[in-house]
Amino acid sequence: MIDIKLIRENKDLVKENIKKKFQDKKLVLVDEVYELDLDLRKIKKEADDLRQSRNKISDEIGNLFKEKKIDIANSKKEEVVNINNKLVDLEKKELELEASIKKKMLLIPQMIDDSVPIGRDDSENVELEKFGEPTEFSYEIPHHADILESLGGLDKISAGRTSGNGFYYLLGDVARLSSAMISYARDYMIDKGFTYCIPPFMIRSDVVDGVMSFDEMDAMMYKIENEDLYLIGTSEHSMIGRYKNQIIKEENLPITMTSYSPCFRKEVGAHGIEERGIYRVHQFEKQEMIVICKKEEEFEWYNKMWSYTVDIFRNLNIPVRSLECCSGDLADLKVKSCDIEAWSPRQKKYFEVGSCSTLGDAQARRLGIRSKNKNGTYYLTTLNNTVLANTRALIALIENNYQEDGSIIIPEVLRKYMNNLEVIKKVSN
RNA sequence: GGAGACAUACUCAAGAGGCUGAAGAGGCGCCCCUGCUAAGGGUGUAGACUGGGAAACUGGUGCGAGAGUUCAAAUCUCUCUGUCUCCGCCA
Repeated sequence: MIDIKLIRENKDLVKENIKKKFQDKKLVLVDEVYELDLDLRKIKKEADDLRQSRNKISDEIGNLFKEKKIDIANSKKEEVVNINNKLVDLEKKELELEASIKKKMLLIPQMIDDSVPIGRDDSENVELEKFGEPTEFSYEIPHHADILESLGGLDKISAGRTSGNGFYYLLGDVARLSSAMISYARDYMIDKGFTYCIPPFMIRSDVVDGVMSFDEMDAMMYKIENEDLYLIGTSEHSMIGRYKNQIIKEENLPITMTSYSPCFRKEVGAHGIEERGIYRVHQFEKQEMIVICKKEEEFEWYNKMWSYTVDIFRNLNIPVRSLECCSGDLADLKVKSCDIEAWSPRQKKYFEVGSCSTLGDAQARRLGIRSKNKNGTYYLTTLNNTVLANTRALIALIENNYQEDGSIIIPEVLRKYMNNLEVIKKVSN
């Protein structure tokens, strides 16, 4: 949600931003909000004046009672009743206008950063930089599902029976490898000074509303029946939600946290779960990082954050690139975002393994995350980035560390989490 | 899950229908002192959200959330949420 003052003072800027995101049908919202806001303020003024006189008269009544002038007091009561009757209508209008403004405001996208490349959709995202040369093999790399199965590490058939499509059993050393990657990612972030956190895996609807847009929520979140609870799609949700309605002392900034959680996603978006393997699933595990800082530090953190992910993947012998999200592909709450993509030697292309975003003050405004200095309170900036998601990282790791005999070399940095195991060997065809 | 207590500003904390936007304190600003060492004394200031105004200033809302009673609610009633204590249950 943007600041409504921006619409009062500079609607053109807001409209220009909408155009940059190719959401022209939302342009009308700006003028609508502008008009509704004018109405609202007019009505508020009227209602406030009435309330003022009500307060005054009520005060007088109190004093009259004290002076035992009961008759005069009783006659004054009628005046207040009259005012209250008038207010009923105005207050109803006020509420309606407020709700209508809020509904529209929630649809108006966050102001994107000037540096964001303009483009319609993900086909116009911009490659920023490559880290490591794409690996080439003299032999074919099988589909990751086949590799995992040949290692005795994946059972989707049973998962289908117990839970349906989009679930999986990870087994043996593959499961251990998955945990090792998460552990390594966690310790890497702790070394960078981030505080480790295991958050709640379910959150209330008010928190959901604060951290994501309606569309996202619909496409992602599982709701618990008969409870006001949702399974988190990422620990970012509980981590940012933790600061809802908090005024954070400046001396405690920036807040830098790394959190672990399972993530649950409906994936009802455009793609659905058609693919084999574990690329797109309903449940995975993720190490996440979040930063809450002052506006001035936004991009310093943004750049640090995505580079941590790059570093971690490089240490797993996985070539990656960073891809900047263009304006049209940027979610409505985001100011700027880039994906980290890993190289797939099988598909000879990059695929997404993480996403780093700054949301500016969008989440902070929705949730009331503020700090305070001598000039008053101000909204903070929230950022989040994937450190490592187990399923995607697993795919990238086994493809890039695949040996001709079907075994997987375990990257050096993970071995201490696997009792110094160096290779995972094939167990079957 | 049962029973009870509580929920006030950045923090602690008074208040028990009108005199309360809310005492007091910490905090914060300035000054003084420095033989008592993450100390003492003085003084000032603010306090959340929002409308109007160039400003001085001024209006409204707001005491966990929502509804209600009343001319008037932090204060009474109901519902919800959370915290703490006890009991039960359990990894």
